[in-house]
Amino acid sequence: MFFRLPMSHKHLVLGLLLDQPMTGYDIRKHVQAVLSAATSTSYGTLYPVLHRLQTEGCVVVQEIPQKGRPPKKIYRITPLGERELTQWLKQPPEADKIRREFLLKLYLARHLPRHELLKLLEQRRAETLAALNTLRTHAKNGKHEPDAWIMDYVTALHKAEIAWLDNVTAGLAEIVRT
Amino acid sequence: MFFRLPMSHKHLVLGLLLDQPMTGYDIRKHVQAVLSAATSTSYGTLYPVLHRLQTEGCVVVQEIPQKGRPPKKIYRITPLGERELTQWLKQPPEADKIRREFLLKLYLARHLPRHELLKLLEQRRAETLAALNTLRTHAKNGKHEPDAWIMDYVTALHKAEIAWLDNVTAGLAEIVRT
DNA sequence: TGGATCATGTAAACAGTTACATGATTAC
DNA sequence: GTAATCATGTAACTGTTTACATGATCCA
Repeated sequence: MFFRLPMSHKHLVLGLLLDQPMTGYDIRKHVQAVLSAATSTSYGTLYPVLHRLQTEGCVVVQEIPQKGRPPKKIYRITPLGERELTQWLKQPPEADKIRREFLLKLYLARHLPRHELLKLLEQRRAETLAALNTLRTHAKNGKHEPDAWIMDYVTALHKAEIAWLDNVTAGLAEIVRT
Repeated sequence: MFFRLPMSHKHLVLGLLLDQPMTGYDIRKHVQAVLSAATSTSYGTLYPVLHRLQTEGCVVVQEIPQKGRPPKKIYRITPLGERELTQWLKQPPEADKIRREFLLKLYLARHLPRHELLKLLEQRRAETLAALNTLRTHAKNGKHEPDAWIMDYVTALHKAEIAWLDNVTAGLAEIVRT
């Protein structure tokens, strides 16, 4: 029942539980809200990881019955879990793992008519700009430092990407004119 | 023998073969050299994908015997493969999939002594700067447009990240002084 | 002399997503 | 009234890495 489980989100979970006790549902929301630039999660990984951490003694559970819903399971980190987390935090981080289908298509899209290429660039620009505006909206919520760090990080990358997109697009226009 | 194969690299392979016939080995090298900002590959995925594309009729193979080595298998894209590629290129790209363990550790590392936090930031800065310098060295090799696009992209992101890292580090110094 | 490169491939382990199942409550 | 949110969980599928197997040639 607890074998063959992916444990890559183990430390993510422990780290968030150190701030405050949470349910699996809470953890997922939190990751989506403030850590989507770092990682993503789905219940399919999250719940099994929580079960596993429990059997390992890294977390304990408190069940709260609810009407019309599955009982809420509030997870809390244990001293063992804290040691495990600290150990991990001290190791140098792994290299980023990145899959950018957009960039791949751009690279291959020279085989496509120019208008398809431009469409690709324009759509990416629109999406990036939209993300930037969403960030600006939520900027006021940036209460504590780490949240602000990540928001600034994403903002900086998005801005750099928009500048680059404009450059590439301008370059394409040049070629047409020549 | 050909079931249950991951095919996510199908179009990557077809796209590269459109430029020129290549072996699996060549494809891997090319991806590492110019497309590492977009995706990564390993032989464990690449070879099975090539076999599968062959049975689908998207590529054909020419075997070239060699002394002391497995015969070189040069893959060529077929008209069917070209159609498949073009179809795919016209679809809007999927969202980026990103895993940045560094960013996650930074977020969680507020539970660590400040010197650990600074070490994390400094190491990231050093790595990013090193990557930037490597890019600068290979800049002259930027022959055709798409290669240059990707190099510029990575350069822009790295520069933005270094500026951000310096900012975060400066902010930490502020707090100590206050 | 020793390490990188060339060149293929498979099997097993690991990781992660998606679809499914259930069903009340809350907000518009 | 309908869509989103709350809240758990499993099974099947898809995807990816790592280790293994083989072994010559090229470069410092």
